Amino acid sequence: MLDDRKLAVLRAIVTDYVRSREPVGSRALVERYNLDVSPATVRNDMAVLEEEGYIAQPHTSAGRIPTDKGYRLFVDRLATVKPLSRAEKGAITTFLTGAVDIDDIVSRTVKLLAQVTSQVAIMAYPVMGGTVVRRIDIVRLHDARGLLILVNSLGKVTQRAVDLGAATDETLFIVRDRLNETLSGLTPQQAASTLGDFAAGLTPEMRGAGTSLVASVLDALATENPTRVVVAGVNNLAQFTNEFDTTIRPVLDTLEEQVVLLRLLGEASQEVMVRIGQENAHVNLSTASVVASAYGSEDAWAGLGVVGPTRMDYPSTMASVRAVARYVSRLLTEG
Amino acid sequence: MLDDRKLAVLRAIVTDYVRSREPVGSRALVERYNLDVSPATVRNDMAVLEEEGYIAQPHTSAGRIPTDKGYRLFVDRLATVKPLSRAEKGAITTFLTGAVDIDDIVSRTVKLLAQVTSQVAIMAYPVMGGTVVRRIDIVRLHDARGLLILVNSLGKVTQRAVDLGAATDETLFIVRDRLNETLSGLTPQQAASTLGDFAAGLTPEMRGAGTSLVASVLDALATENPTRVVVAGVNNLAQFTNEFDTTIRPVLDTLEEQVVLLRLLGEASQEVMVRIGQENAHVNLSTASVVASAYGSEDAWAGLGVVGPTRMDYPSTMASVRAVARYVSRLLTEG
DNA sequence: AACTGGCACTCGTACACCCCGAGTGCCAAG
DNA sequence: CTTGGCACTCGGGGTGTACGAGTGCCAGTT
Repeated sequence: MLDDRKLAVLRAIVTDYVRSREPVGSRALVERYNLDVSPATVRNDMAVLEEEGYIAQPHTSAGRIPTDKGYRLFVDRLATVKPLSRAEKGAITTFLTGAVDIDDIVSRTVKLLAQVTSQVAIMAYPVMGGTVVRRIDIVRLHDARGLLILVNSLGKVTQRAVDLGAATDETLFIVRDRLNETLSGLTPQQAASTLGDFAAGLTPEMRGAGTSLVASVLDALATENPTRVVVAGVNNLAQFTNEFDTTIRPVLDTLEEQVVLLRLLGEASQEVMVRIGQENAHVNLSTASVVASAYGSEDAWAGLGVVGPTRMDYPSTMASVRAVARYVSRLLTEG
Repeated sequence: MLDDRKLAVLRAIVTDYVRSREPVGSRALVERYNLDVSPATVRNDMAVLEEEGYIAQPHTSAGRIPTDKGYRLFVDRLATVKPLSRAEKGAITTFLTGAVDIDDIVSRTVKLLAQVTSQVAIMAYPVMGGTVVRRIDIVRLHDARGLLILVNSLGKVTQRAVDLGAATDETLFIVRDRLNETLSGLTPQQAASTLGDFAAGLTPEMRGAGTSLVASVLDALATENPTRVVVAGVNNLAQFTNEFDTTIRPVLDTLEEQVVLLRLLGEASQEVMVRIGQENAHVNLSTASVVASAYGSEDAWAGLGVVGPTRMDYPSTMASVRAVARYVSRLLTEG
């Protein structure tokens, strides 16, 4: 039912509406996108497109705007991916080189993404998979206050405050070495189960410090993967001041909810995912679109993406998200 | 020139305007705040207050609203600090207990502050003062990829990826022990200057790995104090949808600028600081107020606070900021 | 000297009204 | 199937008016 010209009309409507934010009529359409037919013909096509649910009229005697379904069709079949300019690629590279640790990588990336897309960017910290314990260290900070440090094979450091009680430095060294011998090379799960009878193998005088340390190690192993989400570019929402109540407010609310964002990013597969308007599970995002992608390697991965109005420039946004995700992945695998 | 009744009028105007967001006239004033005089008298007082610059009229024949100067006088002399309710204190305690590390403390605190004040909360990571190096560890992650870990006396862990080159495990142990002997107990500055000729004291075969590790240690020492600012509660700005362009947009822009926020919080002394409207150095905040306080101990301190419209409930906000700052300080000193 | 009631005056807001133009649907002709 | 013509619809913008809240001033009272 949708011949080539109708598709071309839909593409033109989407393109124009994204640019101008205003309902687009038949005359403007034939003028701006050389369609080589008359407005009347376009009107007939539009009537069909509307009947099929791809476009809608805000009110009688106004132009048409795309529906969620219309955007979906556009993204699936009509959009040509817009490759990034050399300048944009350069910006990505220079912005991300020089990051020193994972915190730095994440905060730089999310800012970068917000900047190149002029939208709100979100990014989850990578979760580790297939890691093993590499090192455990115990540091005395001040009297009985100590710090337990756990390093895994991907270089993730987890720390935990511990009460050292009356343990001597010597005791601590021994316990530490014993812990390293026992746990080094084990997965977190293996390590946790092995620790069950660790304290039993200690001499009585070490038993006290030992059990408290084991408890901390277990705790550290359990929370090795904090799943945090970072947000940037909220000020970019300021463009949409007129749609405040319908779009911005719910989105703002949602951005404060780590859990929702996490689930959102969790859905992103390797390829770029696009969720348009009501396709989003969360009601607050029913007037927004999410473009997201997974990033990272087998060992450490998560999702990143942008949130914006359904009326967004999908080709550009998708290209940016994909490019950034790929670059970060490279950065992470190279270390 | 300002007798007690004029001050009472000003207090009433501020209180009423904060509550209703609408210019307040003489009649409403005498009705709602039993001033025991007639509207006409209040009008005369208002004329004086206006002449002195404490209140202003949006336009002729409208009620009065407080000026920045009026809020200032209110905060300095008229506001009675509103003690927190038992419920609020309870919320603070339960919200913050159970925090495991500094990241956790900061993210919980800033969310809490945003929640109790219903405004935007900002908080800087504590900067360390008077710390000394406690431990340096080197962990081999994968082939030549390694991780350098630096622990200071406050339990702050700094990590840095290092290339271990062809160094053997034995070499690494020796270099590590040597580094610990040399640097343990030194301040970052002392440590940095001591490292100058560290490599010279190594045997030739250790020289290679040694110099690259020293570089990383220096780098880690230099960035031991990353000064990051965390923001929460941006969605609370949604209340002020009508003042979007004048208030929200510039504030949103500013919230993205870590440097500005840092400077802002840096001005906070031990006592609660209030910056009203144009008192703020930054233009974007000229329609906003900042209530901030320092927190922490001598060893580790920084600032936290909230950003809101000049028309805010200063007594409550100040009480909340102070309470949260105190509680976090306790949390930090107790470890 | 300070307070009060009265009164004329000022504006901003809300509402009704109207006109214009962009855009549509439909129809008959090509 | 496409096209030009035409009647119709409806939102936006501009104007005019009534209303009400609030003010400043002044003369009278305490």
